[in-house]
Formats: sequence, C-alpha cells, structure tokens
Amino acid sequence: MGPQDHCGELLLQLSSTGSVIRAVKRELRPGAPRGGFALLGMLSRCGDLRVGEVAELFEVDMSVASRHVADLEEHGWAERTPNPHDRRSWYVRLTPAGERMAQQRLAQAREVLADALEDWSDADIAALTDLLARLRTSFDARRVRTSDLSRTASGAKGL
Amino acid sequence: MGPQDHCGELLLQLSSTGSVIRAVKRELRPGAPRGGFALLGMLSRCGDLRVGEVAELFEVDMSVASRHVADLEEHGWAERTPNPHDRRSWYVRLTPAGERMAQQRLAQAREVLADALEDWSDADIAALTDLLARLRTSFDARRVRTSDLSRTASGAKGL
DNA sequence: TATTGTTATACTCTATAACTATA
DNA sequence: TATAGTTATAGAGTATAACAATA
Repeated sequence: MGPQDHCGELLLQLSSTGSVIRAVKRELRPGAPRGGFALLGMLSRCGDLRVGEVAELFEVDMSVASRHVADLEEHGWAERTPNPHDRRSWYVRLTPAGERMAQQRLAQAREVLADALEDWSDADIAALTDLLARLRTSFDARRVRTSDLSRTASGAKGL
Repeated sequence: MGPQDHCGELLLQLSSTGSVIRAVKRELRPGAPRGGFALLGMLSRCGDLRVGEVAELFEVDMSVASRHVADLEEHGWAERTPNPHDRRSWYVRLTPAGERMAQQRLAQAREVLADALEDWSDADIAALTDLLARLRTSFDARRVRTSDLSRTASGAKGL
C-alpha cells in the first residue's frame, strides 16, 4: 500500500518507454542521420546555447554535449559564435540547413507518433504530455535538493 | 492545429524521459551491476521466458536478448532449462539469488522514484502509469498493423 | 584557484551478418 | 528450407579523467 507500490508500477512503464523511443527512431527515414536529433530540436526551440547549457538541459556530461555539438558542426547544421563576455565559451546555433533538418526530422517523428496515437483523444495526449513534463520537473527539483544536502553534509554524495 | 501539434509536444517530452531514466540508473547503488536491470524485473514478473520472447517483449534484436541473458547467467542470477518440446530453445528463469537481486534493485529504484514524486498524488501517479501503458499498447498495435501490411505485400517476418 | 570546454579512453547498449543446431 | 539461438563485429551514446585556455 502507499505510494511506493504505485511507483513500482510506474517504474516498469518508464522502462518500457525506451522501447517506444527506439521504435520511433528506427522508423525515421534513413538518410538523415539520427545522431543529435534531440539536440537539433532543442537548438531549434531555444536558439543560442552554450555547450554547458546543452549538457545541463540533457543532463549529460559536458564531454558528451561537446561531442554532439561537434558532430552537428561537422555536418554543417550548427555553428559557433564567440561569447563576447567570456572568451572561454561559445554560443552554438543552428545554420539555416540545420534549421531545415530540425523541422524535417520533427515532422517525420511527429508523423510516426500521430499514426500510432490515431485513436487517442487530444485530451489524453495533452494529459500524458503534461504529466511527463511534471515528471521531469520533479526530478530536476530532487536533483537540486540532493546536491544541496550533500553540500551540507560534507562531501558524501547523496542517497 | 489538430492532433499533430499535440504530438510534437509529446515527442519532446518523451525524449526528455531518457534523462529521468538515466538519473534513476545513476543513483542505483553501485556494486549491483546495472546491466539487465529491466530484464531482471521482467523475469521476476513473468517467470520462464525463452530468449526470443525476451527479445519481443523488449523490442530488441534476439542477439541483444541473448547477450543480456548470458550476462545474467554469468552472474548466477539466471539459469536455463531445456524446452522438452523443442530442443533448439531453452527456458530462462531467475535463480533464488537472481530473485533477491531483482527485488533489491526494484526497491532501490522505487525509493528514488518515490522520493522525487513525494508531492504527487496517488491519482496522478496512477494516471501517468496508465497513459504510459496505453502508449506502449498503441505502439505495439501499430507495429502489428505495419508488419501486416508488409506481409500482405510479400511475406515478411511475423509479429 | 575555479570554470569552460575539448580530447582520450573505456564501457554499455544495440543492430547486422555469419554461423550452429534443431525442426 | 525455416526457425531458435549464439557469436563476431561495428556503431551509437555515455562517463571518467587528463588536459588547455580563460576568468
């Protein structure tokens, strides 16, 4: 009883979400490389971002973000502009070609999703979207909480 | 307008689910290897499964399932028993040690999740769980639909 | 000394293809 | 000939650590 049990079920469903994401990726038309798809979308939405900001948004190590950005740059989909206030960092933004690619990929993925969810009501789709956003928010909040605690304690990493 | 736009938003949220899963995994106490965590849970819930069934449930290639099962076996968490009706295949099941490990890992992950969702109502947790289950179901149905089409066309692999 | 970012290295997960052994 | 499963190999993705440049 209690929320613990509900969390057990939720955990299992979250695990299986990986299958869904993999299924969508598999179906994206080949030819357009899939690497950095999520990053393309993020840059399209957010505009200029520093590498460190990318790492934070995706909750990955900065080395990972750095490599993904370099990958986009090699393909001509992103470019760096210097940060006038701090010469250590650069701003990353999409090129016009990158923006086109981002839109195209998003449309493809959306098509796959819309096809699978053809019998869903708009309300249910919106509900799932909102709950997932809340989930992400709750985890971000917990991360802040945890790192605060470990800072207070001494150095021992949390939990 | 239309459900297409809703799907675009949902897509972005689904992508970010990866961050949440990664966050949970990162926090699982080290010492217990993380590889095959989901498989441990699946075997604990479903009992005996063939390798091919594992592959189907996780929507991965059979070679992937085979390697994960071998990994569990090497750690002494799973064992194979012959299938009396078909000597090509074996049944995979958890050993008592594997069952203990599954329970322990599930409890740890559940704890992390419950901590992050401390301010969620039971109803919201249940709602998210149900919607994710429906999402998975819808994608499975779509997969069947799609492969039916290709089967009609020529005679491809079933389900 | 701390921070931003890159590179080198290794590990995990996954897919493809070639292979075996049964059916 | 087809199917269940394994293994070899390759390709993404990620984390850790060592490093360079700037603050």
